[in-house]
Amino acid sequence: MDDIRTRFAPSPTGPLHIGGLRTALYSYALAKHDSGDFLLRIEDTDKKREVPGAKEKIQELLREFGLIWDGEVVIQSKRVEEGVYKKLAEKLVSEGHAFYCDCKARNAKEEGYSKDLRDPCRDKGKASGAIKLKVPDGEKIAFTDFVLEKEVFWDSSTVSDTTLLKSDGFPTYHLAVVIDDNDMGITHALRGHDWMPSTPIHLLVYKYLGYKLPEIGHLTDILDPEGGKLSKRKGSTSVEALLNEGYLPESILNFVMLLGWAPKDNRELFSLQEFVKAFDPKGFQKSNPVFNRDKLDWFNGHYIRQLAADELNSKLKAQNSKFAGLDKEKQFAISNLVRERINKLSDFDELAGFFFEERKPDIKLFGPKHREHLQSANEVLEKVENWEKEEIDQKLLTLIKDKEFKTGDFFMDLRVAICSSKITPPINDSVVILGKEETIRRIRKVLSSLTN
RNA sequence: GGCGCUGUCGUCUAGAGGCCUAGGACAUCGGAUUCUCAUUCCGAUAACUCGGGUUCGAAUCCCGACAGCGUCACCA
Repeated sequence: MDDIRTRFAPSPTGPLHIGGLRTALYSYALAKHDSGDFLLRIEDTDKKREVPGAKEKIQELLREFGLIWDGEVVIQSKRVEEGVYKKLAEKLVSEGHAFYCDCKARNAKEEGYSKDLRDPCRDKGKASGAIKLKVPDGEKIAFTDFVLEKEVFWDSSTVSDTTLLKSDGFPTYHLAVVIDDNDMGITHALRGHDWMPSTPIHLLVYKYLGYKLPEIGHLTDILDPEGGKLSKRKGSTSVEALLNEGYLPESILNFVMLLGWAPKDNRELFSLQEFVKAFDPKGFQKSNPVFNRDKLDWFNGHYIRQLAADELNSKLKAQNSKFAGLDKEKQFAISNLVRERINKLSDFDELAGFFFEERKPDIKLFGPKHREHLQSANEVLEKVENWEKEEIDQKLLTLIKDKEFKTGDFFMDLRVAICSSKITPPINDSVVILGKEETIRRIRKVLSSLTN
C-alpha cells in the first residue's frame, strides 16, 4: 500500500479556528501514525475575501502547535497563474462534461429555496464566461466515507450544475480541491462535515478528469453550547484568542483531540506524540460534539501544574510585565505558590497582583475583631528577626494561642489587610515573599486608616 | 422546503446481542486534608429520544416517528 499523504487546506479568510486546528491535527496524526506526509495548501482563490497576513498567521500557529508540514506550502493562486485549472476546465468543456455560462452570477440570499438544478446555459454552446459542471441525470454517485465508515450516495438528479471556473479565471473550491489533491498525491482527504453536500460534485469531477479517488472523510462539526455550529461571535473560538486568554498550546491540542475522536480505552491525556502513536481512524466520532469550556479549563489547569518551574515562570513573565520586573527569587517563589491555583495564565493577575501592586483594602471584608487582630499581628511581626516561614509561623501561632484568637478569623483579617482579597495563596508564604518592611507597612496603613 | 449526516449522564465519551442492576472523564453536590482559595484523595447525583418489530435475550440488528446539525453562491 502507498504511503499515506494528507493535507490541511485552509483558506486565508480569517483567523484559524478551533475546528480548523482540529482538522489539521487529525490530518497530521493520520499521516504521521504511518510515517506518511502531511502537507499544507493555502486556498486563496477568493481575492475578495482574503485577509492580509492570514496565511502567515496560520503557518505560525501550526508551528506553535507542532503540526509541521512536509515540503513546500502549495499556494493555489500561484497555480492559477500557471493556468492549471483553466486548462482542465476547458478540457471538461471539450469533452462535454462542462459548459460555458455568461449569465450574471446569482445572489444566493435572494434566491429563496426554489432554484433550478439545471442551468439554462448547459446546452446553448456558449463560448465564454464561467465554466459549469454538466451534471447527468439519474446516476448513482457514491463513495465510502472513512470517518462515517459507510457508503454515502446521491441520485445525480438532485445535484445541481455547479460553477467550476469563475469568469475571472479563478477556480472555485470544487475544481481546485480535486485537481490539487490529485496533483499533490493526497491519499486521504479529511474535511469538515459542511462539505458533505458538495461531495457528489467532486466525485463527478474526479471521474471526468480520470483521477484516482482518494479516501474521503467528513469530520463532525463542533457545536456551540448555545446550539448551532460554533461561531466566532459566541465566545472566542479563534485559536489565537484562546492562546491570548492564557490557554497552553498543549491544553488546546489535547482538548481538541477528544472533540470528535476517542480511543478504545478512553484515555484522555495525550501529548502530540502520544496522540500520533495512539491514533486510529476507527476512533472518529460520528455525531457532533459541543465545545465545552469547563473541560478545556481542566486540561489547562492540569498542564499548568505539569510545567517545569522555569517554564511556568517565563510564561507568567510574558503575560505580566510588573511580575517580570521582580527579582528572580521572588518570581519563582510566587509562581510556585500560584501554579496550583490557576487554570489559565490570565488568572494570575487577579490572584497574585497584590505582590507587586498595592490595592486599597476593602473594609467590608474584615471580620469584627480585625482591629485587635491587626494590632497584635503588627507587634509580633515587628519582632521577627529571621523573616522566614518558620519563625513567622511559630510567632503568629503563639500569638493566636495566647490571645485566644480564632485561627481562621485571625489569618483572614491579616490576609485582607495585606492582599485586600479573601482568596489568595497561603498568607504566611505570601508575607515571606512580600518582605518584612512591605508587610508591616501595609498593616500599619490599614491600622491608621481605621483610627480616622 | 429539497438533499445529506447524526441521536448513551448537563458535556466529552466507552459500549459493536447476553460480561450493562450501562463504565470513565469534566461539571455539579457531599466529605477528608487546610489560615482563605486551590491542589490532592474519597463518595454521591445523573443517560441508552420515542414507538413498533426480529430474538430465549437489544443500548447494541431492522422499520417508522421525532429531534439536532449541515447544505442548497461565479465563498471556501
